[in-house]
Amino acid sequence: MPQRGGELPPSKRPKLASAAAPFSSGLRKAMLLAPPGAKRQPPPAMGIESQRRSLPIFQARGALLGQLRSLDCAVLIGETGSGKTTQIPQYLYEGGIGRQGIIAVTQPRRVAAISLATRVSDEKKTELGKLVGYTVRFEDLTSDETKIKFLTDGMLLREAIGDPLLHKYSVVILDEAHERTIHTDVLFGVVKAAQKKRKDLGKSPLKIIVMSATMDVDQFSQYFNGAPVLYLEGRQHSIQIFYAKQPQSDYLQAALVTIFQIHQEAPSSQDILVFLTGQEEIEAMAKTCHDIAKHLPDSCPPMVVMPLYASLPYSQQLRVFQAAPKGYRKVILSTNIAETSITIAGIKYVVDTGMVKAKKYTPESGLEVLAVQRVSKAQAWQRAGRAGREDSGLCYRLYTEDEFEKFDKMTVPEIQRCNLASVMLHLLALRIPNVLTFDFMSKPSPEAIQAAIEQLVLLGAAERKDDQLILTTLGRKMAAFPLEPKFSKTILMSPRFHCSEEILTIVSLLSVDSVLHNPLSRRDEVQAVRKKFISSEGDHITLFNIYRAFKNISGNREWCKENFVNSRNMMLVSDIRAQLRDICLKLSIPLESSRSDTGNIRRCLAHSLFMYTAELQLDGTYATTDTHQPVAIHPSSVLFHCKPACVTYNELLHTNKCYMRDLCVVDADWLYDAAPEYFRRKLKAAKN
DNA sequence: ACGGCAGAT
Repeated sequence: MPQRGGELPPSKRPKLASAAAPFSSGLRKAMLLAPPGAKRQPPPAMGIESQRRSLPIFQARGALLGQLRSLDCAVLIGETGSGKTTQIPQYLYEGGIGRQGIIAVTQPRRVAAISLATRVSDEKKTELGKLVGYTVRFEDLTSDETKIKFLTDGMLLREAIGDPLLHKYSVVILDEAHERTIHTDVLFGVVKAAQKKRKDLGKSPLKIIVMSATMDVDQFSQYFNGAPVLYLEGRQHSIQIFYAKQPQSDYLQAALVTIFQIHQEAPSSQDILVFLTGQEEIEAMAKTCHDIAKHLPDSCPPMVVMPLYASLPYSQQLRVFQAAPKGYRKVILSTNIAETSITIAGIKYVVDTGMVKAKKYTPESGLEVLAVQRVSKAQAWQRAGRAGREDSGLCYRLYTEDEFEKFDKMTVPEIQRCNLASVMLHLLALRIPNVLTFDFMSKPSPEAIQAAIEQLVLLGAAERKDDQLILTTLGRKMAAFPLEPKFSKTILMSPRFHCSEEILTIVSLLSVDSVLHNPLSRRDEVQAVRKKFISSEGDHITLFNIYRAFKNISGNREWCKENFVNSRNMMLVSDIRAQLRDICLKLSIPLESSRSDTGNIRRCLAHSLFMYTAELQLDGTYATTDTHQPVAIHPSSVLFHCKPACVTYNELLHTNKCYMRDLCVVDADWLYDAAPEYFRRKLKAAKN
């Protein structure tokens, strides 16, 4: 264990001088699970079959099969490295369980679904896409022979819209259930209902296996009618936990001090992973680390600092997997992407700030807010676990043990933190008898459900009839698109304005993060280059101009670089557009171009997005048309310096003000034409 | 005069 208390010479530590080292003395310790005699991963030279046999789970194969054969539902708890995800589907198949159908294994992430399918097809010595395959968006590598199918949870949900009883599947394995993604949470209810209905109708049974890494298994078991919980041994190594001695007022400063304390004391071959909250914070911290590292005494090893966040180009993300040059220490500054999505070998130290940036939703205002907040205990344990992948590790928590005790036990599931319009539309499309009483494992608030339904009724996707909520013909079509309801509505409106080709492009552009790249340091350049695309009609038309220019040079990456366009996202836009176009063709939606008539495009947007509009007030500010909430034009909009009388916006971003993002200039008359009843009602409400 | 974690159909 490294010595504590050794500090930089005072002259060399200007940025650290005032900081109290969080770990100077009085360390508190705790231990994570440490299975006795845990073994290292077998060397890769070992044959594939002996590798399978050397996994801890292999010892339990017979017992597991015996149990799973007789159970309708089971909850399987296994630490990482137990081999449950690759082995259980094979055991079932080899044991002749569920052979009448397909064994589905869902994953929250595309890359996981693809790499697991590849691994399992290798183990079965079959070609990928034959016995073992995968289905993710834009890619389907399955065939009539496929019996073990890995797919994203979102993909199985989409399949369920076409076949709510999931007839082709005999077993559904919901993996990584502890992550509680919005899709997994909806799937819980969908598979549970499908299982019951198949039983009631005397159809072939559906077996449900929930796989999770968490220790909090009671709610899974309870939800699935008291399903038995089976435990599997894992290969997690021991991790020592250190808590801060006293509360830290500045977690960034505390992180900095801790990084350099470890750096001075530990052998340079031991890497450090630091959990921070966002891109800007990470970039700033990386710069500070560089600056300090330059002034360290010669006795200190040199340092390579690597930022890691999702919007970082892949080439730079990949750097974190490379070993640092000999004698250098690798310090990775990461968002929660390293909590689940990216696993880095060789991490000895984890520094946990205890903070995370996460979405919150307030149904009253319909606002989603992204805020820095405390992690949950479960999340803190997940972070600590990143230090014990190959060997024992150490985790420094920049908060006290008392503070930790006050953290929430579990992270609030995503389904309780976001707008539910899409989810409710899906449930209606799944022919759920009463969406208001849908059997969620963790129920969203009644307010959130009501707000979502309100939105669907406004869009014309659903209707209230004798206390019942019914999906309209329009709603059924909307559910066919992998989009937010307001965007699918816009597409379905576009034939009326003869601009479906343009709307397809615009909707695709709006449904990715951002195709524009705005490096702070090159602001003037960005502005100069972007000038040629700017439309006085707003951001939608501007984005459309950029896409057209991109297509004219047939997706040239050099062009993207010159024009500060994110080529990764631009390619995604292109794929999404092709997919949406296919769906339009299947629904016999006429595809027309409005040519140079942008007025029609804006009319179409106004008619479908009339509830996302704002008007200029006499005092020069803006207020939303429906609730008269004060809002402002976001400075990133091309309309920032303009004062159009009436605009539609894509979303409200709540930071220090309430900003409208992605604006389009519209005519107020269009809005009243689009929804006279709606605005009459709003006007009345405003007068009272 | 602002600035956005992660993931997916």
